[in-house]
Amino acid sequence: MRAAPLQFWPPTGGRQAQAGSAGASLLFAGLSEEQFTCATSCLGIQAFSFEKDEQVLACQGARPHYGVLVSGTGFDVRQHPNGDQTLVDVIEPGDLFGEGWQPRAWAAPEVPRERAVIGATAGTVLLLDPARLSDPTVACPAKAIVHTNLLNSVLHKQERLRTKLEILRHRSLRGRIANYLLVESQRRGKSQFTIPLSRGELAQYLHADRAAVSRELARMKHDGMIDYHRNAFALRDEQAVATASE
Amino acid sequence: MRAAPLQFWPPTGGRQAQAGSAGASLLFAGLSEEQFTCATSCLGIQAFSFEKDEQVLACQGARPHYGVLVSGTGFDVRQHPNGDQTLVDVIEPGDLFGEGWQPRAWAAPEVPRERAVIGATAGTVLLLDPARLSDPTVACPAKAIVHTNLLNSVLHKQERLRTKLEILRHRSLRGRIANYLLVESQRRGKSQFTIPLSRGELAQYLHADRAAVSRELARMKHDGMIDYHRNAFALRDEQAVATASE
DNA sequence: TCCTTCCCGTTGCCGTGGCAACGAAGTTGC
DNA sequence: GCAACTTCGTTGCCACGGCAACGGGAAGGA
Repeated sequence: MRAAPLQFWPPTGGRQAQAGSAGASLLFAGLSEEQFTCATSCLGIQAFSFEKDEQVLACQGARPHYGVLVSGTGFDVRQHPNGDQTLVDVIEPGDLFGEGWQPRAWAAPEVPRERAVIGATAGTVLLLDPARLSDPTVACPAKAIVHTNLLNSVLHKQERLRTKLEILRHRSLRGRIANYLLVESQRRGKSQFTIPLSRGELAQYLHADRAAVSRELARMKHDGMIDYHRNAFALRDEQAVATASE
Repeated sequence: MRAAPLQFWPPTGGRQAQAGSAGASLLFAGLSEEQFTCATSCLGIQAFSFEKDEQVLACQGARPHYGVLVSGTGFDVRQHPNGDQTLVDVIEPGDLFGEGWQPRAWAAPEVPRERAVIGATAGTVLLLDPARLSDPTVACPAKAIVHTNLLNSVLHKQERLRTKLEILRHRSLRGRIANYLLVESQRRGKSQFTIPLSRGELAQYLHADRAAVSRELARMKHDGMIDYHRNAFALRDEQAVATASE
């Protein structure tokens, strides 16, 4: 990961519903360009670029950081000792990540931590030091705003985790897939959309087998519910998809 | 739910690791009794008692509230149109709940919201109004502390959701059960413990069938991994349980 | 005490989906 | 253009677990 030029991140409005869409970051919402520039020095915000499959942030890092994705896509993954990993969440531009990582990693830096954020594509991030944010001696006009935004960002992330739990509640694979496609369609606001996951990654996200996902997708296409090719999906019978996800 | 006498809630230390244990609340950590009393008026903190199966908090409420459980046990549930519900999380004394409920419920108060906190046993709660907390005209010495504590509480809750996702990653029911028992054992700090869930509730938490859970528990007992009777569990072969949860 | 109700254990059935293996198609590098 | 590699689709096998039904035991109320 290499340092990258730091430029003004356009904060738009601050409506939580808009968070996650490209061009908006809930964490820096409501900041003027002047305040943002101030924050970069006061709060030690730095920009970095990363490559695909590169580890963007890990528990084993020198110290915990908050990150905001500027461009590209990231995966919030959990790696297990036996080699396989689960995909907890997809991180898109504007999203916060790395929140809540306790500095317990300090204790055992030699153990490769099981939690990490890796690059799904190449991209850039902003990293900021939570210690600077909670340090009372740091007086910055932007700090209060960022602090409030941070709470909203964390709540937004929690909402995403609850959405994933909602997807995972289905006992049938068809229900999980239908729910995922419905959520993804609503997020994009279209019935035709492309997903940021490959088949194998989708299986990891749905906690299922890749072959089984392919098989069930083929069945759903055969039943006329959906259509797809690679990462491009279309909801043919939206009502049927909604019914399948109960 | 009826109003209940409001008394000083003993805040202990503020170490996140202690949060969730009886007698400590991360949200009010670091407050003196004087500050706590001040906060009750400034932030509009009120105490209520609730009964078993009573709805403690729901999205359809007049306005969003944060809650802290004082005594008893609560369930963070998600109710689905077809009647069944999933158990998202168990709320124990000191835990925050109701965070992040958007006031979108205002828009459609007639629809029974799918998300709620219900009483698993009778108990008491403290409710506070987030609007008062974010209102800049309210000047209270305790506000800053509570605001910081709120962020930590939300992060702590997120950690619990991630733990549940970790339990749910297992494709086999035995893996999920083993992981749950391991987590519960670590939380209690003992290899003998009682769980706050009935069989049916445990099945709802694990996103599985009640009969299947009973069957798999019987197999694990037969294999010498665990022992149990009703809600009382004991890890016989802790190594085997750990292996089953990978 | 008796009755009702709820919760838990058990079991047979069988469908869903995990697993492994293979082939096709797309991608990258030389 | 060819080869090595990766990703996706497909399929057979069969075990795990969902579902339904039943029975027993504990709990609560009259």
